[in-house]
Amino acid sequence: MDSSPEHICADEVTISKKEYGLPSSDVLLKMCNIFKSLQSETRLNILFLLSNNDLCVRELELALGVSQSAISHSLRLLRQLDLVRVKKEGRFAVYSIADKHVEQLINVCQEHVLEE
Amino acid sequence: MDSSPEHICADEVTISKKEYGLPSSDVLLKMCNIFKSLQSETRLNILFLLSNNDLCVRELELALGVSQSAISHSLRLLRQLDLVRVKKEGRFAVYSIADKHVEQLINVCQEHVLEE
DNA sequence: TCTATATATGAACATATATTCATATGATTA
DNA sequence: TAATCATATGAATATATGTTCATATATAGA
Repeated sequence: MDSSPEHICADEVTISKKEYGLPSSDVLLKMCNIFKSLQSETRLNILFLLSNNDLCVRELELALGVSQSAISHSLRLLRQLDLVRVKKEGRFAVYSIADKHVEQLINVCQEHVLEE
Repeated sequence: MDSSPEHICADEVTISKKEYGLPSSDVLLKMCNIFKSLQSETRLNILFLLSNNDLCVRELELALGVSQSAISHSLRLLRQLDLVRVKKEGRFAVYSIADKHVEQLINVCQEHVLEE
């Protein structure tokens, strides 16, 4: 925003978290946890698959070639963060994307990568 | 999508990565790296601060109460992923947000957290 | 009921990550 | 040209994460 050749560095008195309106540490922590959950190739793949179809654990396992246990652990994390939802259908646990935010997150990120 | 009481689980023959149009492993890896970089409270705070003002390292250090070294390491990662940009102004390194995708990512995530 | 299928989860281990510490470089000021 | 300020970075260490292994539970079918 400043195009002058010399930056003016604010001092300690001028700078404080509050002036810049940072989110509360509670919100920040939750955001971290969400991004944490998106940093894994397995979980990212799960979300891509679920954004096309609701799928059960076995189907995710077959599609991704990852062990049932690993898929299940991944789904637990995504569930806890409300990024996916489950409904029990007989012996199957059918998973789906929780809401549009989740799709937006992976779409925006994919755009950023593709537009390099 | 299916509201019948019983899920029909696809078998191995039916399921394949290609049918579901998963992104290439190259793209997926880059996406992981971006989300990885957003999973840290320090880096998330840096991005919130930079989305308001371009700031030098010293200012980020003062605003966040995190060591110069830690800030600098964090900025390197964000730089490498093209989430922030630097311009040298005298002895200062002034950082700014790279593009709108970055702001979209943190905004969408914040919305998701706040709408619980 | 016995067996197979589908899923979940605790524990453990290998790997990855974040911060600190020490130090190096380059720019500014005295 | 010393001394100081601003920044960068390699190494080390403490902590976090992902997967595997073993095992438990619940449903379905024979």
